[in-house]
Amino acid sequence: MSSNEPASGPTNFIRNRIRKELEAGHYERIVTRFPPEPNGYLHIGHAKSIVLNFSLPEEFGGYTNLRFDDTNPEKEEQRYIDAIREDVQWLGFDWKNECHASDYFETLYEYALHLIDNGLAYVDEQDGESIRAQRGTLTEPGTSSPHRDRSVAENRLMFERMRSGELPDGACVLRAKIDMSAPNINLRDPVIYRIRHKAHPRTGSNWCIYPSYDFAHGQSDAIEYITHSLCTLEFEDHRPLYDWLIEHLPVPSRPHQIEFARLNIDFTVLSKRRLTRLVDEGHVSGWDDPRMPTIAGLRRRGFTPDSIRNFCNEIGVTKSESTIPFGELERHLRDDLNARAPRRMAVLKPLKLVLTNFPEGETEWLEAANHPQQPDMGIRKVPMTREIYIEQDDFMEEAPKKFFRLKPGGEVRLRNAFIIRCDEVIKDQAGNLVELHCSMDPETRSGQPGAERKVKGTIHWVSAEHGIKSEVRLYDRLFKLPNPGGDKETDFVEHLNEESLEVLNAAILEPGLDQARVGEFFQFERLGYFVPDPDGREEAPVFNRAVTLRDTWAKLEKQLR
RNA sequence: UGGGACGUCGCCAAGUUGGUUAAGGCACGGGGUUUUGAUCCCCGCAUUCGCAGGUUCGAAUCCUGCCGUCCCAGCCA
Repeated sequence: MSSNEPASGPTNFIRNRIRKELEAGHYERIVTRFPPEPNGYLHIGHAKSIVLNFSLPEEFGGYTNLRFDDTNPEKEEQRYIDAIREDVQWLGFDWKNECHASDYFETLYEYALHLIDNGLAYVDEQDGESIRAQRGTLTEPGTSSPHRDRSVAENRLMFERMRSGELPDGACVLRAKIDMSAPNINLRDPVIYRIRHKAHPRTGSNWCIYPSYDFAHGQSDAIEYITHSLCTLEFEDHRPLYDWLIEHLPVPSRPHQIEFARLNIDFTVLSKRRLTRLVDEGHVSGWDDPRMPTIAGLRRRGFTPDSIRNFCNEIGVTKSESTIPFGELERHLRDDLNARAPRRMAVLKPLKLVLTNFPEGETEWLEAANHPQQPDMGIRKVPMTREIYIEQDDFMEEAPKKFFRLKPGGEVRLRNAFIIRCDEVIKDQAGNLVELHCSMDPETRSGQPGAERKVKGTIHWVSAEHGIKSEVRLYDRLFKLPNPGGDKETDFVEHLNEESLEVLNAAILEPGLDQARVGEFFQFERLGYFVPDPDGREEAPVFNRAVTLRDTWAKLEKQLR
């Protein structure tokens, strides 16, 4: 990289702000954190946050912590912690420290005591109903709890009893004493500790009281010397509370919260609540179903870390809500794989074709480039035989003028081979297409002088004798609506696209593809990018179509109808 | 009807201490190369910055008013 080029992507308001702060000497280094709650798998929206949080210190100097925001044992599980670690690493990021909000439970408890001692927190034993009623509404101020002004000594005693375990869930809560008439509802004496007799994945049964998000997050930031605490827009209203707590507590540093707009993508859902439902109710096969917008799902589908990171860098970081077309993500995959994926031939929906002037029982091994633009990627040999399969879509008995593939009496080139002419269309008694009889023009073999002869179309093929049977899974958008979660009248699962998965059982692959391992990727020429699925075995390969190639013909065909 | 935020081309998005013709990407349209209708390469694509006024020699950038959208009344995060 040339030295005067900026280290990373496009400018955004957070980057600009940090650059100015650095110029003004406010910081020596930038420390961020990625703070997932381990109550589900990470999705593409988290990827946006991950890329932002990790790239800022990379650019300006500093580091990023991975922090599990584990303050609610009712929803959090170890398996999610493991999955999150794996996904962040897979995206290509290394955190400086792995932290947990639960590491700070003792300190947080002392902070709570500090608030109590300063008359800034009190124990309230009213039930949730009463607390809610007293909170007021958006337009009316709240009213004080009858316990709001009890003594420091009594509050300490009560809070200690909360911790001791003698009180049942919901018996009382600790509240910050701020302002019941604040226009910002978060400031109306928010609950900062609640009783939850529930084992925690990390602290076991050491605690039966747990701090709320608001009481844990900012303080954790301060304890970790986080300089910039980046979060999504819905926390804007929490910032005054975040700041209030930092100002009133003896924390070791002064972090700042900055909010940016969360990512939305059309034809899918990006909230953990909804994704969890898709998994729990069996609408998908799991968190890593290739149709899921989760990191694990995208990975299984065939997305690369680069494609996801490039996508995140290109969509930008702003404060305005936006929805990105799913096709944008796909485009980045195509860009990445176009440059790197070895080319292969595979027939998804086979149609038998007999080369009548090709010697019976013989195999001719033809050279094929692994990548047309990158000779470095080498060549391979593909077997040609008298009987081959071509794609059903590549033959039309009654073809429109613009159809450049095979038709009765027409010519087409077989990729990496020669030009053929369709002489005869064989049908069964019911009139169904059975096979095609074609003759080859041997002079037009690749490498021969006659190879220069041009025909309009080139189609792919696989030797019937050598081809490998495979299952191929094709994926479409998970939902039928651009914004399935935006309809308040209807449950979002009603908008699921029942045709989002298509399984092809009769696909035929070029030999060698049975050796492909999970993690490899290929372009099946003229079709798209495909990856082996973990469900496959060498004797019974399974491939996922990650994304199709751009298909101008399909677009044209649609217009012709 | 309270508070917080946002509104620049079909989708994203630079630009905001006011100063030449409003970046870039995607999409779209046109053309070229091509044994992938892929890739690649050219060209085109906002007299206009939610609307209406105002300040100014000059405004997307400042002021006023209005309109629209999103978030907030969990002992979730």
